[in-house]
Amino acid sequence: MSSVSIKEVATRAGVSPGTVSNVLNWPDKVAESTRARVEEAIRDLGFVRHGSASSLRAGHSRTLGLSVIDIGNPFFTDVAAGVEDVASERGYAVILGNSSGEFLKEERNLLVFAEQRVRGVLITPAGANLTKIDQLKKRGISVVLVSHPAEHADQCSVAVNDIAGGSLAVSHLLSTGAERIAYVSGPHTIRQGADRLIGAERALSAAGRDPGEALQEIAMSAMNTRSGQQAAEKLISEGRLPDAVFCANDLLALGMLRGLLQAGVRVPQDVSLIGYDDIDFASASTVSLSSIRQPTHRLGRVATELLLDECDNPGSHAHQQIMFQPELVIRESTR
Amino acid sequence: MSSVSIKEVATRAGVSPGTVSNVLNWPDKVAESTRARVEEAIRDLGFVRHGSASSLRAGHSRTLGLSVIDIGNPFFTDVAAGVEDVASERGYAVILGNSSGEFLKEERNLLVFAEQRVRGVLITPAGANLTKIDQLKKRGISVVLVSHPAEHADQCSVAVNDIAGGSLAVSHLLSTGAERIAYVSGPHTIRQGADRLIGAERALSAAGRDPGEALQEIAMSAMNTRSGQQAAEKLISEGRLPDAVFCANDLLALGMLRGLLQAGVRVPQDVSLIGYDDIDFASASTVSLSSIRQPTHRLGRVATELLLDECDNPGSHAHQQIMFQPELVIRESTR
DNA sequence: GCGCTTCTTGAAAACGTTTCAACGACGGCG
DNA sequence: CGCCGTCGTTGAAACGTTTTCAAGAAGCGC
Repeated sequence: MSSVSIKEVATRAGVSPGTVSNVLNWPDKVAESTRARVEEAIRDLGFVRHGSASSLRAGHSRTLGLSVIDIGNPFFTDVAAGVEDVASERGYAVILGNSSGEFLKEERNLLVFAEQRVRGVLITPAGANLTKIDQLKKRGISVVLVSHPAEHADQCSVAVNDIAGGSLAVSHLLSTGAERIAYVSGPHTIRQGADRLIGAERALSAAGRDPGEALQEIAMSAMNTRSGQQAAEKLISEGRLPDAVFCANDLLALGMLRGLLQAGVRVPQDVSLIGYDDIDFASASTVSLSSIRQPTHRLGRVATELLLDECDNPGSHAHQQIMFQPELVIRESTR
Repeated sequence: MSSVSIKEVATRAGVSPGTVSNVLNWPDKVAESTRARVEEAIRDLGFVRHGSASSLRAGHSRTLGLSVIDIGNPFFTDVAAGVEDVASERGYAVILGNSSGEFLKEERNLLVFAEQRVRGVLITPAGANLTKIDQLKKRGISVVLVSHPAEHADQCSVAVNDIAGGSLAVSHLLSTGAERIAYVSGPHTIRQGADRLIGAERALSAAGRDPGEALQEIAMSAMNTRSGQQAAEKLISEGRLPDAVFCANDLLALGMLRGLLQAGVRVPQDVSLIGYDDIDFASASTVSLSSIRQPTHRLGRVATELLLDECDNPGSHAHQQIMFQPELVIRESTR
């Protein structure tokens, strides 16, 4: 019930509170023998440092905020796992916020982060509310954009080239002989979806096709399997099936696959299908899913390393906009 | 950079700091007109309450700790989403810890929670380290067990009857005519796996079979798709295939499915297959997967409600051990 | 043994809130 | 007209750390 304070540890070890604090934070500053005595007292009393008091006085906490668009998407959980790895290696705790793609929830998450005075924030923005992010930075909280290239050089970001990814996907579909392609994405506010579309159109133009003719765009309200299946039903009810479908993420693609197969459409014989992210389940699905692979876990790791570098060396830190390249993974769904 | 304190808000609004605090925490206590003035000052200055200072003084924070076994498992992300829902409704932030099933990581997570002086902890224990949990409770931090029935009445827990689930799965397999059944699980330290095995054995006994004869147990080191596929390879290399496979979770089952199909084993004609959790991907997989459904999201919600009730009404709170019943979902893999 | 340097240690002042006892103003009531 | 609740507000004292600075101890060459 009653928690042990640094003072009680001090009396027990026969030193002053200041010394205990030094043992905790600057162990080198204190003589071997006293340190041992203090550490023993800490163990005996079961003392646990009071994070709030500590960060109040020190002016900064050892927590990071992570705001993602969809915690149900394995892509983001992989990223989160990467973040968590680095954070816990370096003694940071991660506060998780799920925006569900909603502007308001994202804003609320950022408020919570600000209140907690997190050391830094990792965020995959769910909209274009970059002003809120600027406000955070004015408060002295570093921000790294994840899976979203920074627009200015005053900011770190770690992303994967979505335009290239879109091109990769569509070029591949074209190479399998597809003429008419459907592109299934989420809300237009999601930047990833928009960029992948741009890439898709570029690939078509480069192949001498007219994107307006060859590409049918279907925007769903969410990017999960349910929406994917609905998109399939929509395609089928429209009668004229495309030769190939490119889904903006694997959840959509898996739903699409299921929807198509249920309606008796063969994949890839009747329609070929490609997703995006190469989540674990893409290969586990029986008509295994071609996809665009991103270095997901790495994204989280690198973003966190960048963030912590910015926090620890505010002077020498150079902002970086890191852009990974995506990779085409061909499986049965496009063969 | 410089953050605005309550004092500056006070001077600007022409009141004392105490009044500003009242506006923040007990709005009813302060007169309409002053409240408006203070709120305006807050907006003008962009004041954000300092969570650390607040919880230092108040003695409790508005954060919850959540420790899960595998953030990569959709089961846990669903639970986490439920937790997040309730937490953010009530103004709490969630600190996420992933134990990866490792005892040490779990311990470290709990330490972080203790340092942050979280209001309460939600945990799916990765082992039998319930002593650590007792230590937390001695510190005045409430703990609710998730997906793990409490052993004593002095503790809240929310779980789903895993023994019943195991029985459900195996009874169903028997009803499809299976004689020899393989049970694929993770490490023996994971309680869920052990309970599901007990249920499986009970179902066999109830049907007049000898569990020792009819049930082959395969314990993998992890509970993901990769391990599932390895288990399939193991089964196949052993030559004599069982009639049915029961996997302790859907990730294992999906991996198993893929492994079997790759080797030319037909599901369900040659081997029928059932998983556990009924994650979203179970139905999206093409040989759709029979599974045992748990009210996952609900689990998270209820656990969090219980936890917050315990925090807010420490006097009147009655510990509850809630046990949901699982549900059999039959799909193609057992037809 | 004295003065010097080098290490350690201790005392006290923050950090930004919340809380609580006390105070002033305002009416209503006797 | 004075007394007494009530309601709003104030000011100061915590909460448990970290940090700064000065003083004390210990070691060393002269």
